[in-house]
Amino acid sequence: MSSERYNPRDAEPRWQQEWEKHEVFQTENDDPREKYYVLEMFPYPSGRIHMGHVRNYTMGDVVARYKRARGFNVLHPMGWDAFGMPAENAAMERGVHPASWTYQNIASMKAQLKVMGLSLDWNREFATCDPAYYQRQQHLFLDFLEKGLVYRKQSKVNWDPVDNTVLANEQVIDGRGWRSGALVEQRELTQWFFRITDFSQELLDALDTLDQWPEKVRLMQKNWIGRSEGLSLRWELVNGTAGDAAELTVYTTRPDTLFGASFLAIAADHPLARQVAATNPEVEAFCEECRRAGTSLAALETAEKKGIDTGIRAKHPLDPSWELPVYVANFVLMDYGTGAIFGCPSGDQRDLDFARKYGLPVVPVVMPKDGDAATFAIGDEAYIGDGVMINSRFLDGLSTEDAFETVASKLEKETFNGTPRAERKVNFRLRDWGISRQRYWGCPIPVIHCDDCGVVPVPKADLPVVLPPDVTFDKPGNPLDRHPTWRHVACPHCGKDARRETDTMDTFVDSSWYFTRFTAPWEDNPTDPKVANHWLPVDQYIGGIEHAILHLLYSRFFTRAMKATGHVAIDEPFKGLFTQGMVVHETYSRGEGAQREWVTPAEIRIEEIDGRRRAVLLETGEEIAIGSIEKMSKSKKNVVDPDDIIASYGADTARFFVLSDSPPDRDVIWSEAGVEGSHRFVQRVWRLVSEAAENLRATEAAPASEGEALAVSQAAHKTLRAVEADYDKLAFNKAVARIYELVNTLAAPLTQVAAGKADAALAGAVKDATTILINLIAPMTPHLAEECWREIGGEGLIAERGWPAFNPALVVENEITLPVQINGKKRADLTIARDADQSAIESAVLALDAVKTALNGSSPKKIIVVPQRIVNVVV
RNA sequence: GCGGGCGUGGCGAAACUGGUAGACGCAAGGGACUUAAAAUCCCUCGGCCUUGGCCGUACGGGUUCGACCCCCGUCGCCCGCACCA
Repeated sequence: MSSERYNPRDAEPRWQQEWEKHEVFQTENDDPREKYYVLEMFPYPSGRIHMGHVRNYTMGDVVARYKRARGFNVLHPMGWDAFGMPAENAAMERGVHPASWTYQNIASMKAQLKVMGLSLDWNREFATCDPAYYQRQQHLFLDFLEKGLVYRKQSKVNWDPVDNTVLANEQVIDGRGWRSGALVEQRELTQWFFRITDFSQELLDALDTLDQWPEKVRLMQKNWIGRSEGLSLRWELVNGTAGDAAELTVYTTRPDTLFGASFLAIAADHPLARQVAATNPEVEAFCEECRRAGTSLAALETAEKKGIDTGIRAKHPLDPSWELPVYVANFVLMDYGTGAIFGCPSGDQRDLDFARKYGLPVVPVVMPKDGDAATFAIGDEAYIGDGVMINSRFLDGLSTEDAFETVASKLEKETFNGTPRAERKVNFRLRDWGISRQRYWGCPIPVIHCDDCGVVPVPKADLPVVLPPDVTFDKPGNPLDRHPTWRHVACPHCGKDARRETDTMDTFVDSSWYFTRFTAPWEDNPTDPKVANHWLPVDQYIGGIEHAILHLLYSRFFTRAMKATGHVAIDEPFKGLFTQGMVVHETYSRGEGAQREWVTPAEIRIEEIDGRRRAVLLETGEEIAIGSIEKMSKSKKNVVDPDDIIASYGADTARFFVLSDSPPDRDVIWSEAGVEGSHRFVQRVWRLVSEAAENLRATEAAPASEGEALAVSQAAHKTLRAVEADYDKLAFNKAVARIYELVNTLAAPLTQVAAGKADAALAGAVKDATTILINLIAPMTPHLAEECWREIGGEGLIAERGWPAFNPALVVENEITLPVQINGKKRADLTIARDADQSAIESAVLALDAVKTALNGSSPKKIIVVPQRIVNVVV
């Protein structure tokens, strides 16, 4: 009888070596079994893995191990999203080269992942900064370029005038550059774009086919694509108010509210605004101010609504005698629609705020169906809903929908200067994807600029265009620009001196096809289409909700673009998507305001005195304030290092904990007590199994059909069925709860077996149940499962064994207990044969004491019998 | 600002398609074992009223025989917003 504690420090490396030796997790592309591709979003090599990674990769690993047991040929690869700004920041701050910084980080993070015991095929590993990877990305770029899916246009960037560098949105803090503190300007640069908008409608329509995606993600993408049906409408400008310009085209989705219009507004970058600004210093100043506001939409829209009158006047399309002012407004975007709107203050909150600020009229034109036209008025809130038209002349009394139709039909038939006054137009909010980055640590864009030949693609034979290693980061700006030789190159066309493109690609490009590359990472071409088409789509993709829009939408576009260029034959890259929640933790701090200092969880101890929790600094005993629970972050110091956890409890405990308690799509709160609970479970399973092991080894597994052993077999097989369903749904927390229940049920019988007090039937049932238990925990705590399996005399590795099948006879009940309600409140239970018919149930219910008392002699109004569920007696 | 989500005991949660609210775990309290501690095992554990009942799923309404679940409104918190990944 063994009673040693389970020692993960000994067991875990041992089983990891065993798996490696047997190449259990290496995947063959030509394996005949049905394929299953499970993938977690690959990490950015920041240096250390964090608990979010542990949770993400554990979930993927459970799916991979479970599906492998279910007989699938599983592909479960891992790689590194290795380009990006942090490497350049490290280079600037510490003088370390981005490449060596990145590869060192990869080495240490890989070591951390290895310790977790993940069932990954490391043979397919790559980093996106490997020239072997980005060479194929350049190949794809050239194919896209040839296909017309890439183009150049002018576009704005955040410009730091002191550092002379382009800033990312996150580097702009309160309108200033994060390092220089200079007021950020916007600059126009010629940049590269992918034509994602060519696919707007298709990307929208295909969302309906993604039935294994969370509804909320599909909705978010739908809103992001933002299809709207509206009217492109031309307004005549009053002669002489706008120089030579005679008209202004606005896009509107609400032509029905035209009689509520009180102003027109144009973007600061609208040609008309520029024209006015040229002669009007005030408008010029305002436009400048708008440009300084930054490129982020959030910044724009949270800013106070402001504008300035351009002096231009426009004639109302339905009443030429009605003149409206044209403003430049900070909330109108040049990229959307036509960069000009008409403002209807009663029907749009922004327009209302704007009108109140500048004293413009507010005429209600839509009121709720049951409203009173005489008294309906707009206060501080616009009425944006549907309803009935008022104050709208010939539209009065129509529904919003009919008014839209009436106005649209009327105006599209009218002409103005010989062409239709208005045109129905489908508009998308989605913009083309700008991929140019004025940075070093990214995939070089493989083109050459020649004075004579223009933009010339780098011939494929010359790929990869490799980043020069000898660069400096002592000053801001793009090191590729100031490299002494790199950008000088002969034009591939005419041979004359020419210049390389020094922009590199957005790192979202790297992550838009890595899942395809994993299917054949050794291929000379970007893909082996046959292999890619076999493995794709990814059956289960798992990652953070923060990627709900950009990464996933870009990948959906990229897959279509790769299809158009013959690299794959599919449209959708991810069949199943799961978005997991974050790992959050309490925060601890001392001091207040600017003096506030954050303290790491490792530096404190939690005490509970008289029901009050307090945190105490280990070193000094000083009391530390317990703050709110927040996403683990370096700045708040509320991080727990997975290495520390694994070192003290082992990987299985860490894995089990991140799957326990919280539903996987919700945040999980990391707590020391919770980890200890998981660790107790690991120890408990080991103790129960190992103590009984000697006797179990000598016993054949045999589910029982009667007596006390039957309950053991029923519990095991029911749990097997339930956990199977939970794993299929990725409901790991529920699987954990079921497994706890099973272990609780098995505790006494296992102890009996250990003491040699079990009869043959019970011993056989316990052996069967224990085997099932080991299979159930194997995906979550694989090392413990192997250790238990060997201990009870199992053959081979659990990681290579098939999933057990539950015995249908053991999971059905012949009798069921129905709750009995009286007037919707539970008052009694009724135990009755499972197949009892309605009348049998009714008479049994009426015979119950509680029901007799409630009825007090009278007969019930109604008896509702929901088969297999509940009975409700209405008295 | 716009878009999306979430809200259930002291805490994390469960509750199938509208059908027993609180499974399972954590924390806490009590007990057993121990010289003692740890570990382990057993019991209690939403609130209020003395047993039986009443109240209770953020808050206020509604639909229903029956609502954590559906509808309307309010409040609070979180995420995304196109150059962070």
